[in-house]
Amino acid sequence: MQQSIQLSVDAVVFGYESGTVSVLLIKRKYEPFKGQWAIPGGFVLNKESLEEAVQRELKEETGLEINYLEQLYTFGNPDRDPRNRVVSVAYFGLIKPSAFKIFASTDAEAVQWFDINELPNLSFDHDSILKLAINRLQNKMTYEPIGFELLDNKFPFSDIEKLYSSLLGRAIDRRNFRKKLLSFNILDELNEKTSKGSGRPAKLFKFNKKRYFKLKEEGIIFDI
Amino acid sequence: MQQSIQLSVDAVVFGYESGTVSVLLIKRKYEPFKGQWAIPGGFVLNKESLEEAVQRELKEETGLEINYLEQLYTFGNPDRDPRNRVVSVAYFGLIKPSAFKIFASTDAEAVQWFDINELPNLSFDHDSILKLAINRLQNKMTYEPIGFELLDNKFPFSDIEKLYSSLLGRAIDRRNFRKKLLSFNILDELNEKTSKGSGRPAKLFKFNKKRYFKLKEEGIIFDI
DNA sequence: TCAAAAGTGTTGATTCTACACCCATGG
DNA sequence: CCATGGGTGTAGAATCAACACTTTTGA
Repeated sequence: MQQSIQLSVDAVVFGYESGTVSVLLIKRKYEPFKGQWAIPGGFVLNKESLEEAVQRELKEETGLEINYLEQLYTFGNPDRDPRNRVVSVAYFGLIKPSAFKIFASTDAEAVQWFDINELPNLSFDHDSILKLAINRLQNKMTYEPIGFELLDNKFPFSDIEKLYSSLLGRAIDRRNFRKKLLSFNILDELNEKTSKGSGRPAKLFKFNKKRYFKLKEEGIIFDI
Repeated sequence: MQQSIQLSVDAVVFGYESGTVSVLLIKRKYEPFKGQWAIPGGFVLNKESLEEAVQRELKEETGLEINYLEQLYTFGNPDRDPRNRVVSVAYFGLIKPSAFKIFASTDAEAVQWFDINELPNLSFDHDSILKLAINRLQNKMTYEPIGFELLDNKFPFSDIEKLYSSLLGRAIDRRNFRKKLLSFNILDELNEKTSKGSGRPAKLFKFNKKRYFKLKEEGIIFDI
């Protein structure tokens, strides 16, 4: 048997910052799809694990170093790459863009965050990968506490609220949401308040990381 | 870049029949792990999709032809195969063993259903694949109607109950379960009863397939 | 004093859980 | 008449969804 299938990995990195959800894309430097936007990714090397590969590729192409990406799905249609047979294992993750510096290198002509409501045309089958990733992210956050590490160390409650309604793409009931979240005991109320901004100053909260990670591991049902 | 990674697929096929949950395994004919049991699977051909590959391999090795397997996870640790680098995309499915004939062929010296509580030693990392598959199956069935096609055309309610408690590996409350299930309106009560067997004869039910598949597609929360 | 955002409770509906006794049949 | 499995209801607890007015601050 002569197999000539190439294996690649792709990283769908979502960014969340003050109410905007975005995805990190690169502009391809080479054919195929030269000049078009794509999800960062590349070929797996012989001796590295898939996780290592996806982290390496992400770093090489965008400068991003993040340490947790979750496997999403493996895309293997024979014609998804116009030249060779390439099967790709897609991963996804969620970060806070401002905490990282991004820069184009190797195969990328440019790197950019795109608002997920204003996406360009994507290369290959990357639109379906992205669609699936969004789906999964939204699904996941309804049963697992997720993404709290995206907020500042101390934050007003409205930040989480915005985070959730942005990622879910729909409004959530402020009172019910607060009640629910507080009942999990993962937020410690501080004695400080927000100082500037119009309107009444808000109490600041902080995560109780221990309990947060415990909940996450237990896979507790969140049910937002 | 010289990539020499081989891509394979594996099929975790669960069987359910009258209270017993089993998995289909093959006995390997060749090295590595010659003579040991393994999950059926094999290399993906250049022109076939992953789904085609997993179906073909399953058929070649076990004689089974089933038309729906769901992607589970992709296993890619560099040392999971002692000889070459092999990345494997695992799938899983659930069938009724008696409705199919199985027989060993190609790479398999034997094919056999194993009760999932009495598993032999498995080749490669197949034990972790299997563990993940069981997990996923159990998880899935709590939020999606699943596996009803495993029952006879007409069946007493206790059959579903047994199906669920076997697959979940725990007892379920008979009354609450019946209430819940009936509330979904996917079961039509017939005017027939079971005839033989000791004890009071049971009413027979039949699926309302339309509604069943609709529910399934909608991904309705099942919450058993 | 106005605008802006924060904070806060209740009620009725629904759903969940736990739990035990009688029924119909065949042997 | 006994053994076997089938069938059924309730009550209290918990959770959910819907909903609007008051408070604090800065401008």
